[in-house]
Formats: sequence, C-alpha cells, structure tokens
Amino acid sequence: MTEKQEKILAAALSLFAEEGYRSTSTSKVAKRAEVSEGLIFRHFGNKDGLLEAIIQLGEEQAKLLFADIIMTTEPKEVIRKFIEIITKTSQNKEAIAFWKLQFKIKWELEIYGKHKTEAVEQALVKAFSELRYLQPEKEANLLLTLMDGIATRFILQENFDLDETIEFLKQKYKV
Amino acid sequence: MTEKQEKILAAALSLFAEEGYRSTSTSKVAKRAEVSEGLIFRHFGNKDGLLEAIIQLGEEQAKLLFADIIMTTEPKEVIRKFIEIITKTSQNKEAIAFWKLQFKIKWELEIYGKHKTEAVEQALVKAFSELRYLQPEKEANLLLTLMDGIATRFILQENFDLDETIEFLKQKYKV
Amino acid sequence: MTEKQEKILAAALSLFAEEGYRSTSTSKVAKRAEVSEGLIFRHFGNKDGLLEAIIQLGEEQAKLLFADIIMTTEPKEVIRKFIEIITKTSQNKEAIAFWKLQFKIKWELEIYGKHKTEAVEQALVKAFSELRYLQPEKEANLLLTLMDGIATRFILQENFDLDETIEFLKQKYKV
Amino acid sequence: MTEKQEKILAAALSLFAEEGYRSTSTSKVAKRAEVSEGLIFRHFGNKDGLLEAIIQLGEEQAKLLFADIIMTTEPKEVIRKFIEIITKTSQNKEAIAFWKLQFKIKWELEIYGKHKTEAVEQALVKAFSELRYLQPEKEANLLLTLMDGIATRFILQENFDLDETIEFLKQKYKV
DNA sequence: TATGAATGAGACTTCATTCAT
DNA sequence: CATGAATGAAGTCTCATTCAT
Repeated sequence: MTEKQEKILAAALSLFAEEGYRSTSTSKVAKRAEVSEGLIFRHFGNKDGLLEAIIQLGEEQAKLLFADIIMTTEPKEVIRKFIEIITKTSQNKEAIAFWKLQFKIKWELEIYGKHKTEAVEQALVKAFSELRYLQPEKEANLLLTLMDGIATRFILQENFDLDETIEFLKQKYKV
Repeated sequence: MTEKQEKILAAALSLFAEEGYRSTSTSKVAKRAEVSEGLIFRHFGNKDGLLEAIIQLGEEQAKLLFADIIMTTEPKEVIRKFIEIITKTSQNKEAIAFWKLQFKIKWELEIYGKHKTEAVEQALVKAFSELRYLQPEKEANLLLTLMDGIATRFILQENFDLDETIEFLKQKYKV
Repeated sequence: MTEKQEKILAAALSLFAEEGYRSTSTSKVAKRAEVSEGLIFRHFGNKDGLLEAIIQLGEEQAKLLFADIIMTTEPKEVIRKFIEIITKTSQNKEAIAFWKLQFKIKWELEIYGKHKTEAVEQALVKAFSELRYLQPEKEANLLLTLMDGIATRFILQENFDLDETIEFLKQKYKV
Repeated sequence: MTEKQEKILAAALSLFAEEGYRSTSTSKVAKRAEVSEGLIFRHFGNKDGLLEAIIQLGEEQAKLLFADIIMTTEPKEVIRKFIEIITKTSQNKEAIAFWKLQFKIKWELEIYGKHKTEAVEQALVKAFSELRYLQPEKEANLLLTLMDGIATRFILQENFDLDETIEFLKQKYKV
C-alpha cells in the first residue's frame, strides 16, 4: 500500500462519510487526496472498488474492536464492554467518520453485513445464559438491535446524549 | 393535487425507497409515473422540491400513525401500541416502502426530524411515569431509540424476525 | 426524425468515414452537427447506437441501389449494371463518404453483412446461367469479390483509374 | 532487436490485428507482451512508432513473399504462384494475423502502400505480355485488384470458400 | 535496460433543468 | 396543463505518455 493509496482511502472515507457514496465524485476524492483522478482508477479499478476497499478496512477494524469482547470470560464484563463500545469511538473524529460511513453504506446500498457481528452475538448469548436470563438468544438480539438504534441516534440526532443513554443502559443491565 | 401529481409522488416514493434519492433520476421517475419529465419540474420546481413534498407526506402519515397512541390514556396500552406500531406497517408493501424511504433519507441527508416524534415521546414519558418507572424520560428515550434499531434491522437485515422481537419486547415491558 | 437528428447522422457519417468510428469522438460529432453532445445520447442511446443508425441507413441505400439490378431481366444488362454500380456513386461526394464508411466499418468491426448482397448474387447467378457460363455460381461470386477489390482500390489507392477498370471489365464480360 | 522488443512487436501485431490500432491500448500490449508499459515507449518512442515498426516488418515480409514470384520466368507459373499466394498464408495463424493487420491498417489509416506491390505488378505485366494477352497492364491490374477482393472476403466473410475460389481462378487463367 | 506509479487530457455518458410548442 | 427536444455541467473512466527508482 503506497502513500498515495492511503491518502486516497482516507479522503474517500471522510468524504463518503460526510456526503454519502453516490454524492461524492471521484474528482472530489482526488482533490482532497491531492492526487490525480486517474490514480484512483489505477489502484482501485473503479469507484465501487474504492468503496469495497474501504468496507474491507471496516471489517478489519470491526474485528479489532470486537476482539476484546469475545476474549472476555466474565459475563457482566462482556455486556458492559459491549455497551461501552460506542463510547470508545465517540471521542475520535476519524473513528466517528468511520462508523458513520459503515451505517451510511448500509442504508445507501442496503447491505447488512450480519456476519460481522456473529461472534459478538455468540459471546452475548453466552453471557446472558450464564447470568440466568431466561431467553439469552432473544436478550442478545435485543441488545444488538438496541445498539443499532443508539448508533443511529448518536450519528443523526444532533442533541443526542450518548453518555446518559450508556449510563442508563449499564444501570438497567446491572453491569 | 391532480392525478398526475399523485402518480409522480407515488413513482418518486417507490424509486427513492428502492434506490435512494441521489441514484434516482428524474427521468426514471417520469417514466414510472408515465408522465413527461418536464411535468415534474412544473409541479415541484426541482428535484429537491419533489423530495420535500414526499417528506411532507411522511410527516402527515406519521402524525396519523401516532395520533391513536397520543389519544390513549391507559399507560400499558400506550406502550403496547407504540411497540406494535411497526407490525401495523409490516404487511403493507406501500407502507414499507414509505418507511424505508424515511430512514434512507435520514441517512442520505442526515436530517433527523426529531419534532415528528416529540408528541409520542411525551405520551411515553407520561405512561412510564404512571407505571412508577423511576426514570420515565430515560425509559421513553430508550424505547424510542430501540424502535430505530428494530426498524433498521427490519428493513436491512434479510432474515430479521420482527414478530419474535415484538413479542419479546411486549413481554419485557409486561404490556 | 427531427432536423437535429439528421444533422447528427450527417455529421457522424462524414466523420466516421473520414477518421473511422473509434477515432471520432462524440464531442467532435456534436460540434460538426452544431448540437449539444448530450443530444446524441438522447436520440441514439450511445455511440454504438449512432453507428447502428448509420448502418441501418446504409442497408436501405444499398437496397435502393440494387433494386434496379434485381428487376432487370436481360442477362447482359444485369451484369453491365452491376459493374457500373460503383461509377454511379463516384461523382457524388456524399455517396463516396457513405460507401467509404461502409467499408471502414466492415474492417474496423469485422462485420461482413453478406445478407445485403444475396439478392444481387441470385440475379447474377441467373444472368450467368442464361448466358451459358459453365459455373454460374462461381462466376457470380468472383464478380462480387472483384467488386470488393475495386471498391478497396477506388477508396484507398490515390491514383486508381476507376473508369479504365470498369471499361476493361465490361469489355471482358462483353456487356 | 532484444527478446523483449520482439515480444512487444508480436503482442502488438496480434492485438492490432484482432481489435484495431485505435482500440488497442498500450497497456494491453504491455500485458500481453509481459513487459512494463514504459518499455514500449523506451523502445518505440510512442504508439505510432510501434505501429511503424510493425508496418516496416510487413514490408519486409511482403518482399519475402513476393521474391519467389519475381524471380520466376515461366509466365504461367508467375500467374499461378501469384494466385496461390494467399493459400500459403491461410494455414498459418500468425501469418493470417499479419495480413489481417496490413489490411486493417490500410483502412484505419487510409494508407495504401502501392510501392510494395510494384515489383509483382511488373512481373505480372510481363507474364501476361508473354502469354499474348492484348492488354497486359490492365490484366495485371485487374488480377491485383481481384486479390484485394479475395483477401477482403477471406478475412471478413465467415463462410468464404477460399480454396474453391482459388481453384476457379486458376482454371480461368489456365495456369 | 526495465519497472510501474503517476499524470492530465479527453473519452463516453448521465442528468437536472429549460423552453418552444 | 402537458410534452419532450434540447442543453451544459458534471460524472466515471481510459489512455498515451512521463519520470523517479
């Protein structure tokens, strides 16, 4: 991966996150990356290829983010870590752009990459099970779904109070 | 609102929902509406005007959908009706397209129309309050957020089991 | 067929004939036709569509050109008319461009539209047959092939003496 | 001429023959030649230089092909050899590509290299003269022209029966 | 000699919008 | 009110060519 390739990816990531995939022209990407437009196509084939490269990156980052949770054994801690996952991201501008993009892409292209979260789902099921919840699968599912809602609000709703919501959740789950 | 105007709106609604606002050309809309392209501009000024008309429609539909909840007095029923709101829609193809579009637009344009749900929020706060929940505002907020998550999954995740989730929720809230 | 459509076709015809299909950009066509570039695509879909429209025109013109031959009954006259066919064209600048294009396209795209000449071939076979040639099919084929050669030379070889060749041919076939 | 230069020429030859000069990008040539794109420019200056090198090659090959005819003294044999010249090529894939290219270039660039065939023309004129044909120059010219037609058909017309045509010709000229 | 990253001009195409009818 | 031909700007992509290594 050359320096210019990285610049292209970074520029595309931020622009796609800001304005959406379709609304971002390759010429805009080139300009922000300070690179000729042709280079984008040399390295990524076409605009879709550029998007895929970014999604790829996303999957890797997601794995990294979830790795810690999956390795945790103490059930309460599993749930707490999962709930707190979004707070980790919320201070880092780049990370926010990154997750914003993941959601935007989901909606723009209607691709829901469930496989990415399967491992976490298993970990949550196990945790709820050990904590004697009656329907651990459903609990896990609900929590995952809730996190999608929280992410949605955090990204889209201007005055959304993330910390308060997270605190309230931890309190509810007693973690 | 003439017949052709309605045809245009219906065509735009379905196309925007299917392919997104940016990806839908006015010529496609005209074709599906069986109307000349120029007519779109005569009636709605420009493409943005067409979108706004659709959003407008959305707000009215939302009001209709929520009206029943707001008028309800029995707290448990308020919560139950709110939870079940999405099931109402889930059988009707047009309605699904409609809500899909609302979410897609939120993400594409990053406009989160909170005012639309304020009245419902109040109703939920009141309900939770009457049911002696300790933090009724936070409970209401969480439930609203959760519903965004459920909508997200319902629309985007192919094998999402809506009914199961709704049942589980009702059970949790004992409604 | 609107006036501008005809201007586009005429411009494309002359440019494709002068510089070849691939070497002629749609913007050049638009400029010569004094028309916006977009209009080409509105009317012909894409560059290939423009080419096809021209080829279509070619087939019609060819039919017209051959119609007379096919209707002729006197065998010597059939052959004479066929041999003279190219001379008909050779004075008219537009017609030359037109036939040049037909050949250029054949070579550029390697499409040999044999069906266009089938009717003439039949007429020639019949003529040679009536004139007691021993192998009328082969004679017809050879004459057709020879005409391709003459066209090739006429178009490409700067100092080619068309009239002399035609005279010589008529003398050979005693027509 | 290094090995890589030859690989470039061979790749360019086959590609130009298959798809035409304009339609073949230098990057395609480089890929087929298994060589870096830059090398083409180092060796041949630019794309036109590459084409010229190939044309050069063509002239040399043509000389070789015609050398035998020119050296022949027996008039009937001169004519027979000339008529059979194309059959020599028709079994060899590389040779076909080579001649196809020569014709394609003629049409794409409208360069008719008459000088290449002048020596053969002289030989044919002499042959026809010795055989007491009344207009040996015209006969030679006609035969040359006919061969262009045969080449055209052989290359472009899918079901063209080359052998039959050649046999028929030999019979006609009694050679 | 050889590579391949990088460029910039220009190719084809799409699209929102205008306007004469 | 309604049509659809026409436009011009902008979009994605290709390609010959250059240049540092």
